[in-house]
Amino acid sequence: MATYLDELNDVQKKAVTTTEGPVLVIAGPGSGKTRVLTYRIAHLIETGVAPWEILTLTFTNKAAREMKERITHVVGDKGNRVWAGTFHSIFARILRVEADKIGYPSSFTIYDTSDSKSVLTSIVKELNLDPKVYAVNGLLKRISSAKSNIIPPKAYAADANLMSQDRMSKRPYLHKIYEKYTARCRRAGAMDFDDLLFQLYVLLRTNPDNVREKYQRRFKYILVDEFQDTNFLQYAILKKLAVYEGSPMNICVVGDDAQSIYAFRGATIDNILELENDLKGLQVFKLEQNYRSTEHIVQAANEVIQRNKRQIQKKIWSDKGAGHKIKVIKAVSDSEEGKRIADSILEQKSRHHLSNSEIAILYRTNAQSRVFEEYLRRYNLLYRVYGGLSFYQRKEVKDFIAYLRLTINPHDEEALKRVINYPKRGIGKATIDKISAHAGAAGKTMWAVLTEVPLSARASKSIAIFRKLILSFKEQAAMSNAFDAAHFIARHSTMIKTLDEDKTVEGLGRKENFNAVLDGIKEFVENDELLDEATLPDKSLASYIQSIALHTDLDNESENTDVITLMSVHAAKGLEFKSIYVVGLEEKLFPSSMSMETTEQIDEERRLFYVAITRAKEYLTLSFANSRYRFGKMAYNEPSRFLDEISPLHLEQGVPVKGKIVKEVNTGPQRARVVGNFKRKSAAPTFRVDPANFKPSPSSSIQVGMNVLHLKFGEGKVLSIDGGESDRIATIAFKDIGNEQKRIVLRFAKLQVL
DNA sequence: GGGGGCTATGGGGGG
DNA sequence: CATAGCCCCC
Repeated sequence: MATYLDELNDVQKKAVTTTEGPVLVIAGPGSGKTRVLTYRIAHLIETGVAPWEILTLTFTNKAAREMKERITHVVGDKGNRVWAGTFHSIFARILRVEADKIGYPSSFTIYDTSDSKSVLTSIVKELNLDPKVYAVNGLLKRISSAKSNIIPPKAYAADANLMSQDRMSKRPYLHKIYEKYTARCRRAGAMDFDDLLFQLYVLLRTNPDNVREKYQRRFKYILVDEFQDTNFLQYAILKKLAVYEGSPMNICVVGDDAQSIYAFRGATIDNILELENDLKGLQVFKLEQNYRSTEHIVQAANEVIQRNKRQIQKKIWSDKGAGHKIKVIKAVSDSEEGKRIADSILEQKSRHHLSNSEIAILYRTNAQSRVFEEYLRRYNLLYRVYGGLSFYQRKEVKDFIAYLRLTINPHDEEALKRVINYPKRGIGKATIDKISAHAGAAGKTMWAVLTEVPLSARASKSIAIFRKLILSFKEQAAMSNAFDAAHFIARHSTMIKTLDEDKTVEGLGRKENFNAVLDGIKEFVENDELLDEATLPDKSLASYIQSIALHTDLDNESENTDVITLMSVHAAKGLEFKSIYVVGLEEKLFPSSMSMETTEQIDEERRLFYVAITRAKEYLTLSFANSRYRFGKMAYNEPSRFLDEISPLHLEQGVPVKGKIVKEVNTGPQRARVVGNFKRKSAAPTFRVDPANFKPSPSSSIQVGMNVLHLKFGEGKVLSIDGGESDRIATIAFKDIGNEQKRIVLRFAKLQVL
């Protein structure tokens, strides 16, 4: 038997070696999920399956890359021939080959979110609708969700339920916008992120030239990571590929319902529950041992997630010992939070000898990174921020990429609009509007009508020059590699010159970013390792554009430097660090104010919190701030409810969060409370005891008749104790509150024996 | 008709 | 705090 199997526990081994038929692996955090997936692939290859017959779908490029690395580590170079990638990237690759079968050019453009929004903005304007009512964010969500549920525009308009929802939300023309949006994208030869899934589904369903059978035959073994994050559409595609007459249904999905955090983009744990019906003979394996974290962390996570109603029963456990308790940090302001976290990091580094790369700060929203950056910089701690404004979203980068996109696909309307007058070449708004209107009326793209729109002599001349420019780019791209083409474009578009003229600090930064793109392209051309092994070593501009379309910030490996990681909780999924800081734990922030309406939403936020805390191997620190500068004004929020959901057992000395008791007393004057968006249900807790002088006694030492001190209730006398050995409940009369009797669970409460 | 500067508005998570 | 839309000047 292969030696790699020795590294697995019994359940893991079964999950790896049960290669035939459908398999569901329920994998708790840190349970060796990736190990199971990679070894399963290695095992398939070792037992004679060809690497290219294996399809592995993940949600991030990083996960796919890591998996490939680990597979090649076990089986050698041939591991690179496995089809491993994100849903979006693998499907895009298939669509490049098959696009003509569903009426798209193989050079189709991938619209990112901002492209999509821009299309929607122009449609709303065209239809003369109120842009406030028809806000593009909402529209895009609605359209995205329609696609994710396989509802094309026609079906949408025919759906009484959806239509009535739109009428109720005062957006009766939404279906019209959806229809126009779809037509507009198709005309431009563009697919948005959802189309990469949706069009692949269309391809498989309509099955031109029996293309479905082709892929059913090709992918003999299918593996899906993070299955809990798949939506209805993704699941439908998987079924098309794996479930058919005479199919062996060799599909293995790995997931954890407790870590489902993408409901907002249509993910549904129904998919996990549906599996049993759809895949007859499904074998289920549960990985419940956590190899990542110490017990306080695992148990706290269990306590938290336990509150969610609907979930697959499992008991995550660890044998790594109790470990360190969880630390809670309270700050008066967001800025102080930044300082305290930085202080704590310094302390941790020196006391526990942690390197930067073993530490991560996780937040709910990317906007929170700023204060932490500020203090880390001040303390000379190296860090790297992931997500947020990604490199490819910077203006100068987008502008240049737009030129490259336009070169490959001149019908790419968004790219054209971006650069038609950048750098300035005398094509103003009025001219652009004319072309756009003409194109709309003719049902063509702006590029297609450039020469037929009646314009002033001056404008016509500018347009002709622009058109010739792009055509020259096309010519250049056809006969040279991506770097030479890009360099040609950079020069002749006069972007280089324009950027060089800007001598401001920001301008220099922009030039630097611009150069970084060129460097990236050079690397792409020179370095074969960057190429996907499954594609030919195609160094064309088209190939480059394709390779970066689905890139995210997360994919750029930092150059092995020792840096602290700052990222959103979403981005941290699948990662682990020795020390984790989960910050901004306040109501309306985490849980997000936008997800507090329903139990379902709160449950998803809770799963997110669960994901956050289970990233930690040894040290977990949670923090919140009393006040926070947000949207230009001060906001005051209470500590997150999630803090209360961890029993004090797992928290460092005497920090019951419930009463918002602080370990360290606030420094500086208390800021005057602002009336307004600050709703507090109860008054601030009054302490009868100075927290600084309070020393809680071990709960086991509490006996009947003792006089004890409680932070909130003051001095009291223990009247009786009942309950079991492990959950003793004391009845105590507190004289400071009129001898009121309280029943106190000793396991949780902090009492000091007098 | 094009270009530049100003005000108003909106602001989650990610492929 | 960033971007879009608006207004005014050339």
